[in-house]
Amino acid sequence: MKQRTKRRAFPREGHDHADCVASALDAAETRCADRGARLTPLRRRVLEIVWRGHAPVRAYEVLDRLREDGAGAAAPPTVYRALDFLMEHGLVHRIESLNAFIGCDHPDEAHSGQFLICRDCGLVAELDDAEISGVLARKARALGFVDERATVELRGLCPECRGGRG
Amino acid sequence: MKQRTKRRAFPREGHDHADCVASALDAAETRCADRGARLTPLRRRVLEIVWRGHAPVRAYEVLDRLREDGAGAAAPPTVYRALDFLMEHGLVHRIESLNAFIGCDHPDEAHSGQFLICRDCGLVAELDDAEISGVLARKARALGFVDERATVELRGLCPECRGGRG
DNA sequence: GATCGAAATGTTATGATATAACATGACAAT
DNA sequence: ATTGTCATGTTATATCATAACATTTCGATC
Repeated sequence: MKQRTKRRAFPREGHDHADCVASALDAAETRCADRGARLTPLRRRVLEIVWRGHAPVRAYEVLDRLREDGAGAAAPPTVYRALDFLMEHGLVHRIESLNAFIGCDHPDEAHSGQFLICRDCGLVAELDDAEISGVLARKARALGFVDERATVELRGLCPECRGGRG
Repeated sequence: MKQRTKRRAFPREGHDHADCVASALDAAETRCADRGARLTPLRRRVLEIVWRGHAPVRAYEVLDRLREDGAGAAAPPTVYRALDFLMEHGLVHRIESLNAFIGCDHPDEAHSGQFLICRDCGLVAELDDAEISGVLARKARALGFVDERATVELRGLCPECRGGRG
């Protein structure tokens, strides 16, 4: 595996985003090959669109980009089906509090993720913290509840947008 | 303050729900009086509708109930404005993963809550656990992120729906 | 390389959720 | 009674998502 710059929670503004995208698409190809899933051109293209940046992308934004591609007149179901596929394989996550989607660059393990959403710049960082999921499962279990999927989304200010303050 | 049965995370099926509602409305009146906020008949009625049970209620369900009341032809903004008011004062919470709303019976302290949502029966229990919010704020802070509001929603099976299993 | 079944995509329509923008009404303070 | 503020009414539309059915693609098998 090619060595890349270590991931950071919030990427710097000037980072090599083409590298992020390439890395994510590579990981997706590998993941799908391993699982016998078909990463078709359409699905790959949708994943690429979602990877436009590190801010969530809405379904109708994806739709607009597809239409700009010109090839065929895409409709909402096209987009939602592709997103469903990508979510099923851990390649994108849905941000419930924004009705939007964000790419995941480490689809290898099953996970639902925890998200830090900057209210100022809109960037999102993903965490996959065992201590967080552990305490959630434990607290739930103490009440007799079996946790199957945790939605954890924190809204606040990222390091850049805090500036020196905070 | 009248002594009531201790709250449980997931209320039993046969519990005295009228008591839940009365208690919540009382708490709301007090809360609003303390803060100089006006719990108008409309807002009170919306709160009561949301308190129909311990499962989340969608905005358009509220709208339908209001229309059944007959008094005037309610429209979506009526409902969303009332819900906004109630959320602002901690009287209801929004469940992001369901696009629905649930009553809160302890509006006294500022809190965003953590929710256990049963995928089988649809009931929701609210937690306000300092250890959970603590670990979230701490983990976020370690990455330079300042958490302002946490959305925590666990999907799974409640004690009743697990049966003896689990 | 024909055929067949399953999966993917196309297409049309509609359902579900939410807000903008402006008009009117209720109410408290003076 | 007048005025300013907050609440509600009203109309229209934006935004998010899926149902239902048609067609195409593609691999597997013969």
